[in-house]
Amino acid sequence: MPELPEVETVVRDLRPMIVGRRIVRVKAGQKQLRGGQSNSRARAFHERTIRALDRRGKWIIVELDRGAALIHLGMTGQLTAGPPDRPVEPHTHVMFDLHDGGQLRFRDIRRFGSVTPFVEMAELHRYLDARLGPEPFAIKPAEFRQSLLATKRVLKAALLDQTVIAGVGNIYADESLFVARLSPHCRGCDLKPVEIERLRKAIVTVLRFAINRRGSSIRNYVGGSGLNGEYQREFRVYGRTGDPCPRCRSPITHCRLAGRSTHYCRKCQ
DNA sequence: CTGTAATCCTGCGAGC
DNA sequence: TGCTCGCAGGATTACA
Repeated sequence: MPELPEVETVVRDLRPMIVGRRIVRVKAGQKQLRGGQSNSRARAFHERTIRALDRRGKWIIVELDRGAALIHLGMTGQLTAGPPDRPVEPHTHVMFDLHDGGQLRFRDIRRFGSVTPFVEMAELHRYLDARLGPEPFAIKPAEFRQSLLATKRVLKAALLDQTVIAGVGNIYADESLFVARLSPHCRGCDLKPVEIERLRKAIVTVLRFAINRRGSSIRNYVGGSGLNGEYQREFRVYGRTGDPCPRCRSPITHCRLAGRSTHYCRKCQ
């Protein structure tokens, strides 16, 4: 579900609601999340104060006065804060009571997400750095160019690889390729430098616009305050199979690429 | 190195 | 109406 714009929205929403608060109680369910059972990890957060909230790729870093919680929303994860008396929806796995009366909740229908405690921030950053390449807003044009020219993989596969560029998922890969007028089937090593730079800029443009729309709510996604995203209204190709291409009016094609459903215009990409 | 498929889960819509 | 099937925003692993 959540890609970079959705995770960024969650973090921005939650920051004023939870940073500076002390966790006074943790309630966790019995269900297994990715990487272990939630209740066995809950005690690591008891009586810790939330110092900062950050995003890296699609990961959420809840920095504590000692250590941190690393959260991934998987496909259906929701991290929300609000009053403790709001109804507890099914598949709510962890609830953090905060000292000011607020409550942070982690809910995840499919349980592909994770909540992992780290005692040392250095260890957490080692863990992330092993899995993630540069952030889309920070990657240098030369770095992105070298990375793509070095691979024979198709663009769709390269963009989904988090070590190439962090935070792009299936939706924003398709949308960025459309804006860059590049075929998802094209191999990285076959691109011209100007095309790679066009792609980098397209990714930045698409992600920024999506963040401004609070991400895309197509199934379960909600922001940290429970508010939906609106970018799904702006999709140019994703989920628009058969619709006229916004640029040339020929129908949008659908295929399976890199194991994922892929949408693009045959004529102008 | 690349591509493909399976795995972890639940819910929903399509089609019969 | 009720059933089965395939598919869904992700990450990791195994294998050809």
